[in-house]
Amino acid sequence: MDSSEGGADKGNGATLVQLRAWLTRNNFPPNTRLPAERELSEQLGVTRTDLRKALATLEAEGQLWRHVGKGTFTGSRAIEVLSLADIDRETNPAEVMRTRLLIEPIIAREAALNATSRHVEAMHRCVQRTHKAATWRQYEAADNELHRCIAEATDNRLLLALFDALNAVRRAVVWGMLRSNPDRPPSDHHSFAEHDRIITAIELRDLEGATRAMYQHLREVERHLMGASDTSPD
Amino acid sequence: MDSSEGGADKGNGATLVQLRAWLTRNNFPPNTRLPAERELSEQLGVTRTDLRKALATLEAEGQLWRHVGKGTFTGSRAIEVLSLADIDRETNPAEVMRTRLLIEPIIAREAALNATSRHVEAMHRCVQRTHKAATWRQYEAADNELHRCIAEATDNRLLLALFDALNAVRRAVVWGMLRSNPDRPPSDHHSFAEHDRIITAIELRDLEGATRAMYQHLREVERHLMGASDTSPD
DNA sequence: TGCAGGAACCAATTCCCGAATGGTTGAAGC
DNA sequence: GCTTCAACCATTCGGGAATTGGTTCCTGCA
Repeated sequence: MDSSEGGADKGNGATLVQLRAWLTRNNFPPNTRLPAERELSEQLGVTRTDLRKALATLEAEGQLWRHVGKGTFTGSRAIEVLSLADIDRETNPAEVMRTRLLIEPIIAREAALNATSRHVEAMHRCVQRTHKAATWRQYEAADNELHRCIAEATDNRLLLALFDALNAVRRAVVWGMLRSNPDRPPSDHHSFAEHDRIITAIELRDLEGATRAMYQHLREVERHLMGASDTSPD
Repeated sequence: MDSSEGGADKGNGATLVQLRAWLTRNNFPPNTRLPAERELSEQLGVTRTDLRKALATLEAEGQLWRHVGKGTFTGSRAIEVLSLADIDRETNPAEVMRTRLLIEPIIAREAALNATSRHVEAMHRCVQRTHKAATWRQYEAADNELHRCIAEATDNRLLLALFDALNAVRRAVVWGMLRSNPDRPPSDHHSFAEHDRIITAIELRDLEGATRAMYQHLREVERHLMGASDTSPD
C-alpha cells in the first residue's frame, strides 16, 4: 500500500516529513491530544520506531510534548499549577526565606503605591494585636495577618494569590518548628520597630523606603531564625 | 446499659465530656485521622447524633476539623493552596502584566546570581528557536521556554514554582487572545535584542543589568500588547 | 403529641483495578 | 548488521464500589 511519496524505505527522515505534513494538514489547535503512537503509526503506514524518532524530533523542536500514560499533545507543555501543592517536600527553609526576601519587598513597594487608608488602618490593627499578644502563637497569627494585609494593599489579586501560595509553603515547611520558648514576645522585640517602619513608608507612599524596610525586616527575621535553630556563627 | 458516668441520659454535654476524655487519653499527634463517626459512636457507646454535636463543639474550638469523604482530623485545618486554581477568573490581563513586571525582573536578577553555564546554554538554544520560528505560535513557545529557563537558572525551586503558577494564570487569562496576524515574527522584532541584553547580563552576573533588561523587555511587551488589542492612545 | 433514635439517603472523597499510553528491551528475520 | 515487531514496564486515566461527614425523614415509645 506504499504510495508514490518518494519511496521512503529508509523511514528515518521520510516519516518526519510525512508527520510534519500530517500535522500541518490537520492543523490541530494547541493542547490537542494526538492519536496514540500505535494507532498513529498504523494510520500513517509507518513503523512505530520510525514514528517515535520523528515525534522525538518534533518534541525537541517544542512543537509537541509527550508524557507516559497521558499521550502526545500539540503545543508546548502545560505547566502544572499543582507543583505548588507538593513543593513543600522539594524545598527547604533556606529557600523559603530567600524567596520571601525576593518577593515581599516588592509587595511592600506595590502596597506603598496602592494602599488606601482602609488598608493602613487594617495594618495598624494587626500591629496592635502583635503588641497585645500574650503568647508566641498569638503573635505569629497577628504577624501573619499583618504581612497579608500588606499584600492585600497591593490591590492586585494575582499578586495576593502568589503571596498566599508562598505563605502556605512557608507554613508547611516550618511545620513543627514551633517556637520552643514559651515566654511571651518581649516588648522590645526587633519586629515592632521594623513593622512600624514598613507601615510608615507605605503611608508616606515612599516606594523605596517600603521596599528597604521590608527587606531589612526579613533579614532580621532570617538572622533570628538561624540563631534560634542553629548555633553556627556567621 | 447506662454506666455510672454521671447518668448521662441527656447525652448532649455528657458525650462532649466523654469525647474530650477519650481524646486526651489517646493523645493523638496532630493531623491524625480519627475513626469514622459511625465507628466511633459505637466505640464510645453513644448515639451518632450526640457524637456529632460534641464533634461540632470541638471543631468550633479548633481542636479538630472534618471534611466530607475525608474524615475527622486532629489539629488545625491543612493548608489551602488552591486559591491559585481559580484565580484566573478573578484577575485580568492588566493585573497579570503588572505582576509579571514585578516578579520577573527579580527572577532575572536571581538568575544572574546563580546561573550556571548549562543554564545559559539552554537560554541560547531557546533564543535560536525564537529566531528560527516560522510562525507566531512557534515563537511564543520558544519565548515561554526562554523565560522559564531563566526562572530555572535561579536555582530556587520554590521561586520556579511561583513563576510556573504565574505563567499558568497568564496563559489562562490570555487564552483565546491568539495573535491574529498569521505572518512570521519579523527579524527585527523588538524582543530579539531585549532577550540578548537579558542573557548577556545574566552571563556577566550583572544583577542590576539583568533586572533592568527584563523590566524593559516586559514594558515593551506590554506596550505592544496594548497597541495590538487596544487603540486608545496613552 | 412530642421527640429522641436510628435508618436511609446525599454529595464528596478515596480506593482499587483494568485499560491505555509513552518508553524500553530483546528476539526474530531479512 | 540492521530493521521490525512483539512483549514488557511504569505511569496515568477512567469508572465503579466503598467510605465518610452531613441531612432528612420515618419509626416507636412515653
